[in-house]
Amino acid sequence: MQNNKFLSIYQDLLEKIQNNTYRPKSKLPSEHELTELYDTSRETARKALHLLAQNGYIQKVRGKGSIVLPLDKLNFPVSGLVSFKEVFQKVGKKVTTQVHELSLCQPDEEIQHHLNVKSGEKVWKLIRTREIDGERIILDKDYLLQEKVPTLTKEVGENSIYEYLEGELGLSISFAKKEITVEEVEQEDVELLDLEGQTHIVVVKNYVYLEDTSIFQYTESRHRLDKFRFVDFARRAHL
Amino acid sequence: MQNNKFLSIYQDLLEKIQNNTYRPKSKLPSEHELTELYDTSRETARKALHLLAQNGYIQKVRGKGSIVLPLDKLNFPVSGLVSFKEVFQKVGKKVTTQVHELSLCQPDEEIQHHLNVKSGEKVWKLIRTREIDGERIILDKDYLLQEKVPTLTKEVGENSIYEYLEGELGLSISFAKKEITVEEVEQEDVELLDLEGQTHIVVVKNYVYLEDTSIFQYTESRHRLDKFRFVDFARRAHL
DNA sequence: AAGTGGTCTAGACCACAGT
DNA sequence: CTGTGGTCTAGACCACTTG
Repeated sequence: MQNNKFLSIYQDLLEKIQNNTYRPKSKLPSEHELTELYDTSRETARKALHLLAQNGYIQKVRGKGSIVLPLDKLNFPVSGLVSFKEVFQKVGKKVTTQVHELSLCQPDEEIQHHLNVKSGEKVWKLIRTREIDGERIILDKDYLLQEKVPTLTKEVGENSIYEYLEGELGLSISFAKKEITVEEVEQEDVELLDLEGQTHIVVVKNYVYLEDTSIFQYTESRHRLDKFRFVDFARRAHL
Repeated sequence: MQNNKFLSIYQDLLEKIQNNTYRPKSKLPSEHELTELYDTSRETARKALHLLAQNGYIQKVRGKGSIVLPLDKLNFPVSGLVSFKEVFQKVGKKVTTQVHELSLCQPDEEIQHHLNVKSGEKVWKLIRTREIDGERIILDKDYLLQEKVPTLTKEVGENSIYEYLEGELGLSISFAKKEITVEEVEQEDVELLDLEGQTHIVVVKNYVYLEDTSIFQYTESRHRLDKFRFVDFARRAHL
């Protein structure tokens, strides 16, 4: 499948952790044993272990071994790029998406600043609401550089926009910056969401960058207060 | 200082990025050049680069090189363990801390569940408010296992609790799980904070684990809506 | 074709935990 | 002392970008 040895070792170990072959609080085979099990070098085995540790599945302890962490019921979004649709679907909620606007436009000053573009360039504007259990909970406002995304359709907006970008267009997203604040509701929120009289709204601003470090998307995701939830898993900073 | 070669290379490169010796959008020396510059092996130089990439300072691109990222004015809290005091101090705000309660108690059922302890064990309870620019903005409720933290004083609570734990007690914090939600205000919030009539509050639940993977602290940090801000920097999941 | 980063190896020495 | 993970090396081959 992959030509990456360390990746396939990682995936094999991960599967065995998830199906309880290796149980929480127990130890993985030692690095020496892993080199024999997978017929590889120690550094390669270590690379797989490093990945497991980074993603929060194990904890390496010097002199002892690699301990499997209790990966709770709560699956933390290690990738900050997981769509909200997926998050809610994972907990078994029915999610429907409604596209309110899809247009190619000249961005206003604020969006120009967020996307770091000159006034000449055009930008896709995509406005969507997410309905969960019959209530319109989330308002997503996406802005994508036309330069990077030549075409965009309503059908794509109704499904996964990332699947389209990465699958069809072959764009490689490399990292994203998120900023979470709480703001007063705007006219648009009131019109498009079921706010139940709430006066504030959680705003998640998302800046998405490609592998060449250029920004190509700015998203503002606005959530009703009582339905918002964000989980973050932070390993100790590697100083 | 350190016996770690890759760490000192990392620190040297980081310093040169921060003082603009290596400028945003420009390229770092190639891995081959770095091995000569620092008289080291390529894998060791790569380790330093890997650290820089992980912490969001550079972006490695195959076939091209390591590009320095524009590290914005916004320094993202790569470590999820940075205290709020530090965050606000960094932007030049005066922060004062007031300790309202410090006691050793039998935790109620909810806290028992969060800390995963039996009903016999005792827990430190520390209630603090943070005052910024003359307003009481944040309510911090800390619960620490007495087993891990035998003594705790009011003075520690008024300063950095982490400095005490890591410095004085030698506890090694390894990772933390954060959960952000918005809840309705409680009686305690109204009494201890300047809420200005707000009905909701941002709640950050923080579960802190030691290197041996045992949990030892649960913190609930309650923020006034209009003063809350959380920044997250997510690299693409390494799958 | 030359230069770049990505992977892999086999071996070495060190620091730490448990006995 | 033995076994564990942490660091480091020197060299190899591959995949990708650029001229």
